[in-house]
Amino acid sequence: MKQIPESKILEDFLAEKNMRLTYPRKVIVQVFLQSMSHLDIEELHERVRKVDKDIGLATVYRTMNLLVECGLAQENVLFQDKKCFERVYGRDHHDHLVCTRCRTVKEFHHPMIERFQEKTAKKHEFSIVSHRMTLFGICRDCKE
Amino acid sequence: MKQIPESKILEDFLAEKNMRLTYPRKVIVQVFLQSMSHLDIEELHERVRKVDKDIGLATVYRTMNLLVECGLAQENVLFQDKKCFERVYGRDHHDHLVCTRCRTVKEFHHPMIERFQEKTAKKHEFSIVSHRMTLFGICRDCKE
DNA sequence: AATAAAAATGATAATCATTATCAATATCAA
DNA sequence: TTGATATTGATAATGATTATCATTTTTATT
Ligand SMILES: [Mn+2]
Ligand SMILES: [Mn+2]
Ligand SMILES: [Zn+2]
Ligand SMILES: [Zn+2]
Repeated sequence: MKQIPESKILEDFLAEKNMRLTYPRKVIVQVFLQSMSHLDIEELHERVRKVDKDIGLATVYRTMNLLVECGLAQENVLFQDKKCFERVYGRDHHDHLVCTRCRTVKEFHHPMIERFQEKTAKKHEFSIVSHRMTLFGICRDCKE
Repeated sequence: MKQIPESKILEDFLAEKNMRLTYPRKVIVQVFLQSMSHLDIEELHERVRKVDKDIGLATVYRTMNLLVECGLAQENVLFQDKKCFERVYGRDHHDHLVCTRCRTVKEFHHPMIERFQEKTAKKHEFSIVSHRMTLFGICRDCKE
């Protein structure tokens, strides 16, 4: 099957809701799609302001919420009460290893874990909608 | 090995830090240890006020933080940005199934999942300090 | 191109959970 | 009983996020 490009996803979503693909939104999406890491709103705003320093924080919040709604972004809470965002469209599901010392985030995927999660849900007659699994600890580099 | 009772754990912890086992703290701990579910601060405060309506919210916050420090309580964020607390001392580790409709929380433990988490960490040369896994979805009762 | 309706923006106020502050009170060892 | 010290509750402060609103952009219509 063909992969609809991310830009199209957003366009369609906005059209559907009678919303407009404005210049600030274009900048924010571009910055978000370029970023590889798990960035919080403040970090995104900083990068957005390097393109146009007049774009406000509120618009970054609003736009990131739109990107979550349309399925381009996912929010995670990897550190103390602060959301960070990452691309998810067209990517496989994964979970996170978080170093509490250097704040590095590594991604991993373990099919068996996913399998057993499903099995557990079934046993409890529970329908999983989503799940979050995060392993906190010390990464290799921080162990010296 | 003998199990040191929960009340002793707190006493020792407080003694160690030149802190006092005061009446408000006694009430709060008693209420917490009696409660079976995953209660947030507001809910704990309500129950505490049924014993003594003059005990303040700040003291509940402070005391629950002490209980976490000394290892009697663990905090989880199962719903939108609000911590809830549960007993952990002398209990086995477990993870959570959270129904997003009725907000019921079920506990489960899957040794294989834990095993594979460790394996994953080892592969990444990562030392796990703690982990959080939560499955969100719809429970049996809410499916009718 | 001019116009009018609708949507979006940025500044800022409001919200909500949690923590910090501080004067008044409780605790405890001497 | 006293005096040093820890604790309390009320409340202010904080930090992340959302709501508000006057002004500006965008788009469709003339
Ligand atoms: Mn990720
Ligand atoms: Mn639990
Ligand atoms: Zn590290
Ligand atoms: Zn339910």
